[in-house]
Amino acid sequence: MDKIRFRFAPSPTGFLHIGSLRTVLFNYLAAKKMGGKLILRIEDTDQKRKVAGAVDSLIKILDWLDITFDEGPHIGGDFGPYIQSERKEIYNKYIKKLIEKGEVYYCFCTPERLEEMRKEQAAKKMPPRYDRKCRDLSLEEIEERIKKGEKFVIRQKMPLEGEVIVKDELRGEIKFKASELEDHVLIKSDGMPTYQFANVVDDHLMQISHVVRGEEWIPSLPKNVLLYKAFDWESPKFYHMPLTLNKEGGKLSKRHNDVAVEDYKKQGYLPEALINFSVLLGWHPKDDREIFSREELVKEFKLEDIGTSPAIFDIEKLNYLNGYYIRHKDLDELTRLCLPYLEKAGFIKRDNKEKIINQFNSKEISFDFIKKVVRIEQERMKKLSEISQLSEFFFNDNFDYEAGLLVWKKMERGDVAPRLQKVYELLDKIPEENWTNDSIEDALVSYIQATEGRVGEYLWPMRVALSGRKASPPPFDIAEILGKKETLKRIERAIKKIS
RNA sequence: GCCGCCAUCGUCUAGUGGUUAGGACAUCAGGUUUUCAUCCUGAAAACCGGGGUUCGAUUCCCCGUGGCGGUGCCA
Repeated sequence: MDKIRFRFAPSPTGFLHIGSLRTVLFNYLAAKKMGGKLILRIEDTDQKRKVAGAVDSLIKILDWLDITFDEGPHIGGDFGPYIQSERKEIYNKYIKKLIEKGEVYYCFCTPERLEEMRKEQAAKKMPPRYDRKCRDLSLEEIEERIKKGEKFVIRQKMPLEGEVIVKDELRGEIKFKASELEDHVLIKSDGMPTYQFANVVDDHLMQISHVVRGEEWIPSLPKNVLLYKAFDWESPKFYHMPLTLNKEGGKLSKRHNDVAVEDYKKQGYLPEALINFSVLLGWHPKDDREIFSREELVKEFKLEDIGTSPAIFDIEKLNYLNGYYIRHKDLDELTRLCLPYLEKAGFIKRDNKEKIINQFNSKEISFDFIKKVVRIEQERMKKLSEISQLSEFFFNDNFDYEAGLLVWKKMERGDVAPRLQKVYELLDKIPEENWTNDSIEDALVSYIQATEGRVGEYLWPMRVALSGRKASPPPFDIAEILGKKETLKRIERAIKKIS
């Protein structure tokens, strides 16, 4: 086993869990870094839990994250099929080998009996464990019961005594007492393998060299290792990543948190931010940098540098990172990303010819107009979805605000109207073709300086007149985008309001 | 209950047998000639507890405590 092969093996639940994102990511980065391959395998051996379309949506979101595979159900490969439910014959073939070797046995115990047994064990304060009733059935009895049509499962024979020492590459050796291990089920009564069996068979057959998975799998490591031994197979190296917890230190669950990467996408988190955030949970480079491009990550990532203590998912840091990536995003691209949010908010409508209509006044607006809006709100956005709340006044002139908001904190209410009147006059003198951010600022500031006035007395009321808000981008920027006519109209309205 | 993993600022983390225990997010204060945001500067903020080992432990060992995970014909 000299080739380097990693795998991501999710069960198709219909969405990509935010914790799984880190698992794929670490597998992906390690594979890239080490020049190995990354395989996608779908673990759908639980027929009861099947979700329609789950594989497609999984691949779609991974694609959005730009996490790509070398082999998988969507692209094929030399070790397929890559969906476990399509590998039933393979498991059958391999369980037969184990039967021949005497490593496993048929068990006819019914779920009812098992439940009762566990109840009794619990009552006696004993750990719940299969009592190995069927471990030593005679060949004749087995044949007879199968012939009679009795349902059965196949269990692995665990060592009765001694200890099993396994190795996690991050933590070192971990010891388990054999007596703690259960003769667990390998093949279910519906003929499907359990995770424990399919996982080992597939990892071996697909020549996986490194298994990077969540820490919740450590308890089954001895079972896995024993299975490899039963087959006489070499086992891969195991890396168990620490779990991600929610703010309260509990499990990141669907009930209380957004757990699907799709949810974050919907809110307007960028893949770069999600990835940068995820990678920092349990990994860090040798120096103090925290912002990484994909190339840098591939270059710097080392499996050995993964930590072992659990991490809490802190949305504040994600928000910061997302804001950072939004600020550094190409403007055209960012604008395109914002369009769906403006559309969803009901500000604009796009027809199929890329025509954009302002929904408030039914007039056509240009992509360029929206681009300007996005440009000045760019530094204020933490998520793409915030663009609508931040920019409504650019699209809708029918907003209302308290007249008192026009009053700057260091001025008298009675001074507002005259100041706005002056602003109006100054702006009115600027010719349409000269209507730019700079010339507007020029006209106003030079006047204010010449008269030794305070800028706030002019700019605060002007800004509120244009935006109706106590917080917004600077008035010159808004005025330029709004255009001369609309700007003057809004100032006029404010003057009436405060007079 | 039993088994296992883990333990540095509120959070993500760096680090070492002797350090002023470093960085980032968040928080607070100040600055960037209107507000918000951005940006800059600064502040406050941590080695879970008890035993060892050692001249000396945050660091190594043991115990305890706490958190989490596992204990399924789920994965």
